[in-house]
Amino acid sequence: MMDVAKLARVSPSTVSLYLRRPSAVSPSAGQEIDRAISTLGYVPNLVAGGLAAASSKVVSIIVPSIRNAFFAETVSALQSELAADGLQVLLGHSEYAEDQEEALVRTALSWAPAAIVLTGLSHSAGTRKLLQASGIPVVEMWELGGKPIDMAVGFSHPQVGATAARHLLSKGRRSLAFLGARMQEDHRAEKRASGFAEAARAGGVSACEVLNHPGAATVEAGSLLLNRALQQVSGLDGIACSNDLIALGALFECQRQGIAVPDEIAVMGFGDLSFSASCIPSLTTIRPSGELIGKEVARLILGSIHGERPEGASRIVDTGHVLIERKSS
Amino acid sequence: MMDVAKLARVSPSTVSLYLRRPSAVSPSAGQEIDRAISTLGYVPNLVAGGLAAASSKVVSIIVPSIRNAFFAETVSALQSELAADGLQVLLGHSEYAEDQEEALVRTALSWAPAAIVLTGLSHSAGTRKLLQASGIPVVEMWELGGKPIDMAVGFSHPQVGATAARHLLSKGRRSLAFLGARMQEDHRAEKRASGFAEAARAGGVSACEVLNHPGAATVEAGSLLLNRALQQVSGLDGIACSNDLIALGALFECQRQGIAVPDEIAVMGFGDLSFSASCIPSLTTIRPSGELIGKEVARLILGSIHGERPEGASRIVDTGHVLIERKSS
DNA sequence: GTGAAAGCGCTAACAA
DNA sequence: TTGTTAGCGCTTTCAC
Repeated sequence: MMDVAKLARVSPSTVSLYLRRPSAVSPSAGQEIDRAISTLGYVPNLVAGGLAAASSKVVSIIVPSIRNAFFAETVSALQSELAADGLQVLLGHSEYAEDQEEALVRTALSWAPAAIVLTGLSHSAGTRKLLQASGIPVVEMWELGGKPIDMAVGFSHPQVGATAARHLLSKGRRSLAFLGARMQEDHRAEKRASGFAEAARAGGVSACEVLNHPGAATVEAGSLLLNRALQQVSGLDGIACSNDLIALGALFECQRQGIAVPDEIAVMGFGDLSFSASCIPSLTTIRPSGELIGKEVARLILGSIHGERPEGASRIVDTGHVLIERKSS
Repeated sequence: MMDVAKLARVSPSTVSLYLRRPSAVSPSAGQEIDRAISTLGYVPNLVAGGLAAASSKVVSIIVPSIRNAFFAETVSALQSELAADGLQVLLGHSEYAEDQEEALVRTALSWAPAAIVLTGLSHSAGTRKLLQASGIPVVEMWELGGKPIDMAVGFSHPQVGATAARHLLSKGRRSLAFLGARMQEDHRAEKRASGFAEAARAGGVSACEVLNHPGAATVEAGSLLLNRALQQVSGLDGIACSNDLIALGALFECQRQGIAVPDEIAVMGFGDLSFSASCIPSLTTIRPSGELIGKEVARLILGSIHGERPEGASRIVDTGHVLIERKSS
């Protein structure tokens, strides 16, 4: 920066100012600086900038797994929005483990990030304490219904489960099953399941089983779970899945066993993944809109950084969910 | 760090040394420091550390899109391996655009990262110059067959295409089509296509068309592409797809139109995604192992940082590809 | 094995 | 609108 300043015949602080607020510098000086930057090939050192400013142009995002299409969609949208404002994304995977999340939060804080984004509302006491003490803007995403540390963007998972149950009830289904995966760790999936069971019981079903596959939510898990459901629920005529991949596996398994969907069993998923509109039969599902979540998280973060921090009710954004009715139900 | 030093009754430099090389400090001093750290809840400032050390504990990863399951798998594996060594991942999306990639590289360099990971071997001249001038370890991944900037981990895409063509030929198929998406931007998919076409012609096929869908590689694109292939290739009896999602769409479309797979048309994909073993019929595909790529990239990076930088042939790692034969062919 | 001292490259008062 | 000045919190020689 000193070299740039020397070549442009201004002081380093003018260069610094120009880089951060170009309008605060006279146009002629700005042009000189621009020229000097490009002839020297100057690349600013954001590490030094972060140290001096006591806050770096980085946003730390912690998700359970980037291999999950939901979070990939959100991170992708978030990254695009933040990059437009010169913010970088520091990514971490908690693998659904609170202690791992706490370790990631600790490292994240060492970067003095402009904001921290976490997934869900369940965190260790240590994580909460670290974040509250830091004073850094925190956004919890993909879940609503508890008390957020700072801000939250998402939707109610029990309500998603209830929507699924009511849809199956409206189709005259009375022997239901909820097929979920990794629910011992994935609290949000577990909440969809309990919301489903509650609404199903309130609707007076004759049977409602919640089945869990301890491994990841995959197509194969869906096949396994459908078979277990057939064994455990007599007269099974409706299933809801915690993820479209599981629903797809269930559809395949029905096809293999000659079970007509939706005539014998109605199937619905969650996520509205890319294949859900095109599979056979097309899949009724609930769309949470990971992209919208990403955009809203970005909006809250940019608001916190630039203008004033959002206050009161505006610190919680409900992105809702949408039932997409297709042929599988 | 000064507070920790005061409480532990040592100098700040001893604390710093202990944090980086515990064995260089006497056990008694180490214990005192540990105690002081936990009573004070000290979190090191990596920004300051990065500035002083002129290199930060960050690895910048630039992929075309994290929503692509291939890259999600690699980034996931890579981040786990790096996190075990205290390295953070800075993520960027190029969206298959070289100028966007260059902008990301420029920002990445401002963080003085310990290493930079790029996708593929095609980059703008500016990107190459920036990286070469930086002296930072660079790993290009998911492609082999050109001259890497520094190190590379991946496989040959034309060879993948050739494997697909030979497989279909071995099944007696002679009217072939390659279904790809976004090939105007995704050079690797385009190379799989050209490798396929070349090997098909060398095998004496009667027809071989390469069809491109300009949008993303999705199930829906697969359905559209299959229909176009049916129109353009008379007697079509074998198709290879640049991605398992496209292949799944083709399978669905065949089912819709009553085309028997593999009897009338053999279908194969690329990627071995989670549904490929479970769909109907199960999908013959080629597995590139994104996870292995991630692990090998991590190995090269950790080698460059700790020990000496890999030299000569060991700077290029071929992770190969594996044909997974299933029922769709 | 430990400590003193000199920065790393920038930002942000504040003064001019 | 521009420049001067004093750090930001750590690492890294180099003595001791």
